[in-house]
Amino acid sequence: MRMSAEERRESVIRAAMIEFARNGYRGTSTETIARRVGVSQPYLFRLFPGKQAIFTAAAERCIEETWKVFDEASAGLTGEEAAAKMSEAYMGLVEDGEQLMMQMQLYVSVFASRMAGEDEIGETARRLWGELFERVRERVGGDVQGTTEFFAYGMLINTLVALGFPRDHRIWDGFGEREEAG
Amino acid sequence: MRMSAEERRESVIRAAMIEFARNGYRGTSTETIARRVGVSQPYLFRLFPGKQAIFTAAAERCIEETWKVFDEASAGLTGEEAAAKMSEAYMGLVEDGEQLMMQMQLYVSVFASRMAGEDEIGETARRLWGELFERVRERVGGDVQGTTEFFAYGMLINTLVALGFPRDHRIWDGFGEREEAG
DNA sequence: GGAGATAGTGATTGGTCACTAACTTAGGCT
DNA sequence: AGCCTAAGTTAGTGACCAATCACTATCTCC
Repeated sequence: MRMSAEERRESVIRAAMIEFARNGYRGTSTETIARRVGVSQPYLFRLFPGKQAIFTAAAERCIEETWKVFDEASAGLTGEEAAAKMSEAYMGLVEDGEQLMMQMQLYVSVFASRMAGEDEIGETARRLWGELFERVRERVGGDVQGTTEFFAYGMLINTLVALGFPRDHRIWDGFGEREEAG
Repeated sequence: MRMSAEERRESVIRAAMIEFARNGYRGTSTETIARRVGVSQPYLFRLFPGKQAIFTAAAERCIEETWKVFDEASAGLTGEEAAAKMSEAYMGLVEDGEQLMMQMQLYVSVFASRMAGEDEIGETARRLWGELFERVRERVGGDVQGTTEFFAYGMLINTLVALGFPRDHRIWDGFGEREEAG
């Protein structure tokens, strides 16, 4: 039951990813996160300075995990082969919707923060996203245009999955056999 | 000052698009919308059955306007020419972020609703999105794969703009001179 | 000019939420 | 055993929010 603060923080991040993904920043109460962790709600504020910090931590973790999945899926490969493996892995990652929606929630939160005059989370998000892009680019062999296409199809997948189009819907027909993704 | 109910509803939708885009569904209070319209908060509930209905109306309008912009930009054209004009117009539409973010907010709300067991807004969103796709496809000449690519790049643009990457950032380098978008 | 309809408001309510302060419990170390 | 530190809780606060109800103002047509 009793854990170190560091271990608890880890549990909080995992719980937060689930809840924020499903209900968004404003739609998720700290109470909900605490219940999922199995801890009292005020204790979260000992582990993190505030709700925003929990969200930021969850978002960072989300992007890091995306790279981890890409990395493991394409280890030892390059070029088209690496891209194909990463696409396949991305489809699996995104399937249940949780990872995907945390990503989307980050995007809307970044914009909202910028509108509110702060851009701290935006800077973090751009840095992480840029790093992810560069890592994928290296892995597929340095082609910028190809990497851009990879990410473009990935973002379309995000949208179609978020909207809930079933996989046999004709809107998916335009995806070639290569299953372009990212 | 005094308007017909229909005119007021129109003002409410326009105000709601701005507020929902900036702050999301949960982050926007009916009070905020009412203040922007210049009307008392309870009156919104005479014009719409509830907050959700206002959001849905704003989201529908958002997708409809996207087609309107595509349509006007590519009137009388087909194929690559039409696609290029629509891409250009999309960049303009998305530039200020408002239209873009309303779109994004719709995506996350659809997912959240589905998670909550209802999928009414999801059905509406898929129908509108499907129609938009088909209309674009007709305009560019019936090529499914090309249309898919068009939308893929559009979704990537959404992401990059939402994250706040300035237009001269190298992450935009992979966009060819054709300015693929959608 | 008055009546009926339509546009619009003020007050309120039951509920939720992020965050704080003060307190209690458990484990490691001598 | 006993102490000290870190983990964790209970109780509470001020702010906000969607929705309802009872009410008022204004327009239109006879």
